[in-house]
This record gives sequence, structure tokens and C-alpha cells, in this order.
Amino acid sequence: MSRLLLENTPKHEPYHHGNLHATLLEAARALVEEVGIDGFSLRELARRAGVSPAAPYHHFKDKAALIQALAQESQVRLGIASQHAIKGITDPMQRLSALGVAYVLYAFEHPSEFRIMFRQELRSPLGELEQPDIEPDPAFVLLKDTLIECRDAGCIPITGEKALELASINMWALVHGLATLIIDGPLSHTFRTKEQVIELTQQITRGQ
Amino acid sequence: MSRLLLENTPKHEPYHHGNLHATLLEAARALVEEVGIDGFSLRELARRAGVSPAAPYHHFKDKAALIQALAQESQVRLGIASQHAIKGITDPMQRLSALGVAYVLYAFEHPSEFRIMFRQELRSPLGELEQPDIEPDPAFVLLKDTLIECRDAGCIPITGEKALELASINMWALVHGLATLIIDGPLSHTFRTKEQVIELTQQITRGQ
DNA sequence: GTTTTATCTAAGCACTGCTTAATATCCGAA
DNA sequence: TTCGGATATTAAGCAGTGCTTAGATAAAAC
Repeated sequence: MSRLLLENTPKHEPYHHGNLHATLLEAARALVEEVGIDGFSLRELARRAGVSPAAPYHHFKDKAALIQALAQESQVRLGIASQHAIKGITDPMQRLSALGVAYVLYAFEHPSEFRIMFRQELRSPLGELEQPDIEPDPAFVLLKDTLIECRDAGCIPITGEKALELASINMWALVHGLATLIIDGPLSHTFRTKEQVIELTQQITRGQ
Repeated sequence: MSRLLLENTPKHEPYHHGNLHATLLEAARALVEEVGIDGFSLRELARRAGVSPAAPYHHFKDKAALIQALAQESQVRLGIASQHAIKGITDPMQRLSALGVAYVLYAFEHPSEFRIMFRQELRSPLGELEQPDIEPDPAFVLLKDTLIECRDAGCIPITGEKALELASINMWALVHGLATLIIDGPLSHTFRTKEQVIELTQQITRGQ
């Protein structure tokens, strides 16, 4: 039983350095948030983890693979944050708005993480088609589900599967664009505080 | 008279290498489009321009400054493309839609250029507050103007300056998010051809 | 023709990603 | 208990990078 549990989590811990794989990811997250994705280097990461510059290459194929892993973690975190945001809210439209705010807020509070999630160039350096499975973005799934709730409750007129797809793309593009403009674009000068960001997002998503 | 004209354009051309400043920008644009922003290097650029690795530093403070200049050029180009897109169209709502399509299409056809325009990290490496003036994005100005046309024609109910600001942010975020999701996000797998992109954008912007 | 100014190069420093070969540590079997 | 094999890590080095400093070259100004 406990054996099964151990086999489930593929960590070979009590070897040399403890669990370097996890340590690297953790340190990488902090480093990226500190110096940005362009200032991020594997050597500095190794330095901070207290290992040699070559050590990370035994846990990640290359720099891009590590960043890819980081991006996947962030996707999960964003999904969790989204679920947290709608917990306790019953009205479908309010759930939808809360999801939007959670999305933009996550970008605002973890800008480097957010950027990494949408930088395809970083992930597969030369189209090596090595992505094991196109895992669906959990935040997007949640958004789509909530949109269905809204439709079923009669709040939004959506007829047909295609209209649903379009509506979800619409909503996603809206909050994603808002997030990008706020953290990297011209809106960054105007909307600085968390409260301003929340208010703007609510106003924008309400208009839908 | 012609002297005045020459003084207007600050090129000191017939020196050493001809006009290296412009040559560098041109070659940089091609190089970035070819290898992406992360694969772009000043040394390779110098190589292609046929000058020494140190030469570009006499025309641009550093790599970030060159990319900044490139981004500014792209902003102008996007503005021109937008103007081109609405030329001849009189109906305000159709003009608005055409603007949206032009925006997304520009991103689709010049993805590297588009990314550069929205990568603040690249431009001022350590917040050196050296940007001379916050020049307004020409494409955004055009969008706002067209939105005013729509309001004045009675197509969209907008009351007050603040509502106008919100509506333009709304529209901008929508097309910007769409563009980002198409070139860097999950929609890149679904929407591949120019025709697909145009159709999607029209459907999305029509829903507004 | 000389001086001044603009333009470019040569050489080098510190850093990077990544590879190859050798080394340390642990685990399980003889 | 020893030992072989798998696991984890290091050392050393290559090619490439951004950027700086000092010097060379050519055009402009006088």
C-alpha cells in the first residue's frame, strides 16, 4: 500500500543531493520571478542550488525543457487559483466574472510565470514535436464549463456547439489580452495597483 | 531649401560604411523574423551587415536599444497597415471590424515583430526611465477614433469619456488576446491559414 | 595640410548553453 | 561483505554571446 504510493510519485530521493529535480524547479521559479525570463540562466540556477553547472542536465534535457516544466506547473497553479476564485459563488455570471478576475490577477501578480506560459519559442527550440500530449489548459476547461452553466441558466444566448466554442474563445481572448496589456503593454502605466486591475477587469467582463 | 530638407533627416550618410544605422535596422528585422527574438544576436547581425562585432554599438546603446528601435518601427508599420485596411470603407462598424482583422492579421503574418512590440523586459533592461516620450500607439489612436465614429453614428451606445475609454480598451484587449492566442497560444494548432484567422476574427469582433 | 570629428576595428573580459569523460555515491546481489 | 552496476554528480572545455577599452582609419572643417 505505502509501496504503491511511493511508486506513484517517481522520486528517487535519498541519493546524492536529495531531490535535485524538485529543488531545481523551485529555485528556477524564484530566479525567474527575480530576474525575468531573459535574465534567467541555468548556471546561476545551479549556483543557487549549490551544484555544478552540468548537474541540471541530468534532470532536464536542456534549458527549454526546464522552462517547459516550469510553464506546466504554472498552468496547474493558475487552474487552482481559478477554482479557488469561484468557490462559494453560485450565480453563473458571477462565477464567470470571478474567473476573469482570477486570470488577470494571476498575470498581474506573477508576470514572469504568466509570460512563460505563452512563449512557444522557448519550449520547443526547433519544432522537435516532442510534446507527449496536448494537455488541455485547466483554466480554459473551467471557463468553458462555467460558460455552459451560464447558457443552461439562460443568462447567455448560446445555440450550438460552435457558438459555445466561439463564446469561450471570445472570453478567453478578452481576459488574456487584458492581462497582456496590463503587464507588458501600454496599460501598465495606467493600472498599477491590485485594486485598479480588479476594477478594470470587472468592468470589462461585465460589458460582455 | 534642399539644405533644410537634409538637416531635417538626421543622416550623415557618405561616411564610412554608407548608412549603417538604417542597414542594421533592416538586417535586424530580417534576422529576427528568421531566427526569432531569442535566437537574435548582435554579433550575427554585424556579420550579416559585413561589419565588426563592435560596430553596432556606435549606433545603438545596446542590444535592447536596437530592439526598442525595431519595435517602434513595427508600431508605425502596424499603424499604416491599419489605415490601409479601412481605406474605402465608410460604414463605422465595418471599419471597426476591419481594424480588428488588420491587427490580428499583422500578428499572424509578422509574429516576431508583434512579439517584440509587447516585450517590455527587452526594452529597458533595468528601468532606466530613458524613454523620451510615451508616444501613443497609432493603431490604438485609430481604433479609438473609429469607435467615436461608431458612437456618433448611433451604432454603439457609449455615454461619457470613461465609457469610451473602457470600450476601446475592451476592443483592444479582445483583438490583442486573439492575436496572442493564435501566434503563441493553444489556438495556434487550430487556426493555421490566413483565411481561418480572418474568419475567426470577424466572428469574434462581430459579437461585440 | 593639419586638426577635429565621426566611424569603425582589434582584442579581450565575463558570461552563457551544452557536451564529453571521468568521478563519487548508493543499491542490491553474490 | 564485498562487489558490480546503476544513479547522480563533477571537471574541463568548446563555441557562442553582450559589451568595453583602446586604437586605427577616413571624412569634414578649418
